[in-house]
Amino acid sequence: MKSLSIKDIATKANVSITTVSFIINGKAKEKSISEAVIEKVEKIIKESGYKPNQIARSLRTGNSNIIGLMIEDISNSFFSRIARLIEDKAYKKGYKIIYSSTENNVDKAKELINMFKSRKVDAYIIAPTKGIEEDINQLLADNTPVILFDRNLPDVKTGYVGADHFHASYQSIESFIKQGKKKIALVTTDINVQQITERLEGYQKALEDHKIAYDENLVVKIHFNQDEAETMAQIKTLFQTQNIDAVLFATNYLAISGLKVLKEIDRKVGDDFDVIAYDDHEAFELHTPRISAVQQPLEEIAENVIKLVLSQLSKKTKAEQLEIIVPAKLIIRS
Amino acid sequence: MKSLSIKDIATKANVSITTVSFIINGKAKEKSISEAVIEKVEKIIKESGYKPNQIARSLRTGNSNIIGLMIEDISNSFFSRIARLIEDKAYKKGYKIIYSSTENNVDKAKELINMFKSRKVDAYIIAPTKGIEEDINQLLADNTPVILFDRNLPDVKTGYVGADHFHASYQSIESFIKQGKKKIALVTTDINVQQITERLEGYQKALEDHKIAYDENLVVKIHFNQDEAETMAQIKTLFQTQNIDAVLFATNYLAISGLKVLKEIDRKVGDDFDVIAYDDHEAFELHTPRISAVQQPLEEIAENVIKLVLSQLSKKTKAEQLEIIVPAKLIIRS
DNA sequence: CTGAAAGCGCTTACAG
DNA sequence: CTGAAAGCGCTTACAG
Repeated sequence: MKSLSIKDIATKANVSITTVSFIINGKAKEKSISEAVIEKVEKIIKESGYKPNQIARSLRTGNSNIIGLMIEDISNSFFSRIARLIEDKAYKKGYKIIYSSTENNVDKAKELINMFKSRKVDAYIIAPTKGIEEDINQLLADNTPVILFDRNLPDVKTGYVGADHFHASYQSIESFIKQGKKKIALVTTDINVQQITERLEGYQKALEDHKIAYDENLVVKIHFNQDEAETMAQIKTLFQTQNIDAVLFATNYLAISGLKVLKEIDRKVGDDFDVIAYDDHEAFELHTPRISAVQQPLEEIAENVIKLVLSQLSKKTKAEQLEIIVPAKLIIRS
Repeated sequence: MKSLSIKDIATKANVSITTVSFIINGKAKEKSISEAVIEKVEKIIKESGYKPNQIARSLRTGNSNIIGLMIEDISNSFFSRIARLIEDKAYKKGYKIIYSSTENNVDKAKELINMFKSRKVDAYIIAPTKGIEEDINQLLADNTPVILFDRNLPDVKTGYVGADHFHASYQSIESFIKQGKKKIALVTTDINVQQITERLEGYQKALEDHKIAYDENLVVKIHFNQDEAETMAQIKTLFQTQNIDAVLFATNYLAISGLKVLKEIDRKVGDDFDVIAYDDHEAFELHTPRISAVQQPLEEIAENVIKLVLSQLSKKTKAEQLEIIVPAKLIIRS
């Protein structure tokens, strides 16, 4: 059963397709179509269940009402929760989302941009990887809205929404220091993106401001895509060779691996050994003892991302560089 | 800067757009285009960075290379992990995914089907809600591939992939009974979908087979979309008014709420009180003591879903009813 | 070996 | 108040 076209509706209603099109697009009044015709056509549309072919519409108008969402990995709860919020807000405005995971891989990211391009998505929401700057600038040069989130790209001048990782990290370390901790470790990843380097900088600055010498042996950079077993081995080495009394994990999955290690080596989180995880996770609230964490305001991030995208979309002008930095919140538990 | 069209390429190469089209679509040989022309055109395409407009292609050919994925909630880790696996596998075959969360709401689900329809998606992968049967059957009647997963719909005859919830639930309860538990509770949700009712049936059958009377006071059905605080209050009531010695949580988020309650009322999971969660979660491995869980084989589910979709897509024939039931695994921890 | 032309289903400037 | 027609960028049956 072929689906109905505007022509079928026009035939049934004994009017031209122009008239039907005007009615569908709410331009009936503006084009002064008579009430009688409007009613007749609307009735037929309703009865027949006709839905305009969006593909044809896109081809003609040049926009698709689709927003391309590129994230690192949809199965990471930070991204899946943001995705859900963005999805909700976008749908309310009539935009659909095509998403894809970049796995933090430049080549895959470039390929995805090409694929989105050939699908004529109206706008892009990207948690970018390094090396994608030029492709994004190309998009911007073509006047396509692009909003970055989670991690900014210094060489890309467009809207950006992200948490203040530097301060949250600084604050976390400071809270350790105030508890009298001296040997504070940082377990982070080796991906070279702003939101990760800022956490390292916050760590360094807090130590410096409190006159604690930076010791590179206390900073472990875990390779991004490796097995959890290997990650756990590296963390275990840190715990067993360095006499640390506190550790900040720069991502929640690293914290989870770290907590598993602690369990394995039977080291308790408590007065003499404290832990903070960057990005909260349900497991931390449940852990015994409960684990402190830095919470990013997901709702606020999603809200601002959509706000920026929609404003770009309506303006049809060149994107302006507008950074929205939302505060992250350190939740002290236990 | 407008993007290039096939016409631009044809002009540059001094050939017709027909020729360019044949070359792009790998039909050059078949249409016996000369080597010289092929090379010339391919060079120009490469140099210019031309990408065919997929929208136009879709309009012409009637297919979009897009698969619509409808799940309950992308922020639920079961779905986000499945989505990631499906995404990976689909991309490898040249299909893109448009996804959307139904929130287990029939009206939203119907709306989404309409939206996917007007976008001419080539196939649907759906974790369905009740009440959507007719819409899906309509799709099938139009020869559009639809594969269901996670929960089956008795009135829909098409491919389905899901775990054997009945057995996993039965097994869980049996393991309690073998430990000598007598008062075994089930905390489940009130959503009326197969994958949830099967868990209840498994619970009932296991009790029956072991001659334990079914006590409806031990079964708590939590309202689907309510606040966690309310959920916790209901679970707390169960724990405090019934003298239970084991509990099966029918979903992982219910288990998490339940564990929070246990923590609050300072009741320990241990020899005299055991817990199993349906669907594993990182928090369970980390919990003290570790929490047993039923694991669904995500990889296997995703693999089979894609296999069914692709086979429907290539056959272009009416979908056959093919149920693939994969076993879920009870992981006993601690 | 290659091309002119129809047509997919819309929107919209133009005409009356 | 309404319609005929061009055109968005492709694919493909047909012709030569």
